[in-house]
Amino acid sequence: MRECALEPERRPDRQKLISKAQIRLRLNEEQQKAVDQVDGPVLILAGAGTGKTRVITARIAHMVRQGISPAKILAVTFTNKAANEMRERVAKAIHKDDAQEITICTFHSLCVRILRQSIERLGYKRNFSIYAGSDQLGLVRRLVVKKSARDEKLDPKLALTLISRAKNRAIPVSDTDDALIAEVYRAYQAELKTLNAVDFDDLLILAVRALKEHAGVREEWRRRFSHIMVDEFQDTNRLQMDLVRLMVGPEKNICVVGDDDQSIYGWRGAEISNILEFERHFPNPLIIKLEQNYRSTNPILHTANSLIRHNVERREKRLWSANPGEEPVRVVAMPEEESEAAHVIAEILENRSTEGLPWDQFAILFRMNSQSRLFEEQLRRHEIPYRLIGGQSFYDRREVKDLVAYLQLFVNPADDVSLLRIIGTPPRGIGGGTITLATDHSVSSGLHLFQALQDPAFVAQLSKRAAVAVGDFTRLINESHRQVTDSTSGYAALLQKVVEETGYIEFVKRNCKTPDEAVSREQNVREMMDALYQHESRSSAGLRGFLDEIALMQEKEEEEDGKDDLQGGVLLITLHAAKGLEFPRVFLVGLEEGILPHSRSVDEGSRDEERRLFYVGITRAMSHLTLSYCLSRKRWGDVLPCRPSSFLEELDEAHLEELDYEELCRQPATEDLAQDYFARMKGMLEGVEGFELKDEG
DNA sequence: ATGTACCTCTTTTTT
DNA sequence: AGAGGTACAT
Repeated sequence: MRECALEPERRPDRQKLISKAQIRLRLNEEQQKAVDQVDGPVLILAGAGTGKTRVITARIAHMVRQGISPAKILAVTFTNKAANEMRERVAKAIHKDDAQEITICTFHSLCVRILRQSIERLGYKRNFSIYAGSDQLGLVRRLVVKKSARDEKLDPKLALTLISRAKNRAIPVSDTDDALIAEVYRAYQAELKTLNAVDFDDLLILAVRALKEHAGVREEWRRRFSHIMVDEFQDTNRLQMDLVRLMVGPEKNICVVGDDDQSIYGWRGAEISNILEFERHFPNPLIIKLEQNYRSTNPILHTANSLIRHNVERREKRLWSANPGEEPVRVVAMPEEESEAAHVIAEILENRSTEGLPWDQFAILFRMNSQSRLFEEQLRRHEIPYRLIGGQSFYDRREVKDLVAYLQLFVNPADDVSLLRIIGTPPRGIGGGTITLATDHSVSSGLHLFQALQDPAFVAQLSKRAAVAVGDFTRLINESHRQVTDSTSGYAALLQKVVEETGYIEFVKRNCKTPDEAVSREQNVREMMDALYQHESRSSAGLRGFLDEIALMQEKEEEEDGKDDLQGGVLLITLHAAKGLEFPRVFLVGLEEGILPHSRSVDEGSRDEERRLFYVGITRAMSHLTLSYCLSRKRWGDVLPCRPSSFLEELDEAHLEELDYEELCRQPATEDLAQDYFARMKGMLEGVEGFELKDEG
């Protein structure tokens, strides 16, 4: 449909319609070439919106029709979201049974599969835990405190970043410049090993090692897949490239898809050279450039092109669109963040009432998660359903993490971090003193904590009362561990029993400040139990599988505030998470110097990557795009002035329409909003000293 | 052992 | 402004 730009604005193109239609759509010449070439190395350089997903889907369908066994096809993505979406699209294109046999997964989950099978050859136990997020950070924090001298200060977050960077580049410990970091690094690795745990980086490192060092493992995985595809190849790092090279068999049936202009994960070690020097690893590939954009109108595309032109090191591309479009790209200046949010919401409401657009046609894009809050508040106030992607995950909430820690411990009692998390949650008569003793004993004896707790030499140090409490606790874990090991089912009921017996829910509720909070926390516990029961009835992967899944799922289930779930809602999403998605109407907000480009990026000299991020944001929009920024913003409590992003000056003005709030006030969108709007605006103007009405040229 | 009061730091981006 | 952590009191 979108290909023949003949009936543009009037029909609200629902994404469902699109994806169905896309599969049948004729492919353009280049796309067809990419689909037809099933064997040998293929490099597809796919500009934004050039039908990349369509090509991948069609290519997979084509392979299956050619008689390639679906079980031998592997498609690798970066995010779960991308994997799910691809799975859905493929399922619509080919027979359902065939679709189910195809392996579509993220790099990390692929590694988990490899490791669950062969990690023992690397000296780890098969039931290893995966540490991520706050667990990982907590571990590093502990080590930093332990290792650093009195006056040394090391931010654990920074330490973790540096460690991760070193691991990804395979830099040995001693090469790291800072002695403290080197020590923390060493201790961190040792600690993970004794915890029988790995982090995200280890997943890749160890999987690569397993394939590299063990011919048997390598052969097996090569035999398993005859054709491999990798999406978003510009985001691969060294290890991921190694993994791909090891997995690809001698026939070299490897197809990668990517766009250097959308490389936005340099900070995570992504190497653009992987895509730029693809030929070095896989000689004589078929190289295909996709340059016809089917997503955006010309004004949007033109604006995007005018921006990305400012990047120096890039492969020249000429993206073009057959869709003329009528709407210019709007640039809106707002006095402060609240009015920015109010404006976006007013626009959405107006669009909705005049054109009858469903909520899910709109997306609000921002640089950082923290920017979403204001929008959430106002959407909620106007009872607009919305979905928030990213941010704090369901599995990051305290009570959910507690329960996961219990489960983790059932599977892997050596997991000291989980043990420490729940040994006093809920309180069971084991307090700080006892825990310190146990930790000391574990250090001096070399046992992990759970063993230390059961060591008679340790128990002898305790008061009678403490000894009883510890005994009860170790009995609980031992019994649970045995149950989980003996049987692959019944783990949901087990957790429920433990929750009831320990009085966990009462404990959580007791610690809530408001009744509202108590309700929501209890709700979280119930949801967690539901998820567990569902997993048990649906999946054969067992408790270990459940834990793997949630460890790899940094993805948030969506927070809905609407009545009709069918419609979804307005999407709130970071620029990073929005890559690969498209929306009819996009609001790109907070375009201020310091936010986009982010000040930290400017310090680190990665302005170009920030520019690509902006480019990614612009190219998400199909028909309408609004860019907005504020002239002042609250930061840590007080109001600070801000300057529009320097990137805005780089945009060609040919298709821009600049508005300031004065104009917008003159034509308020809806009555009630307008009232809010004026009131706030006035207060604002009186409150801010030296505030200027003029917006920049 | 548990609860309260104050103090700190916060804002990249994600598997 | 708010959350989360530490220190101190109960």
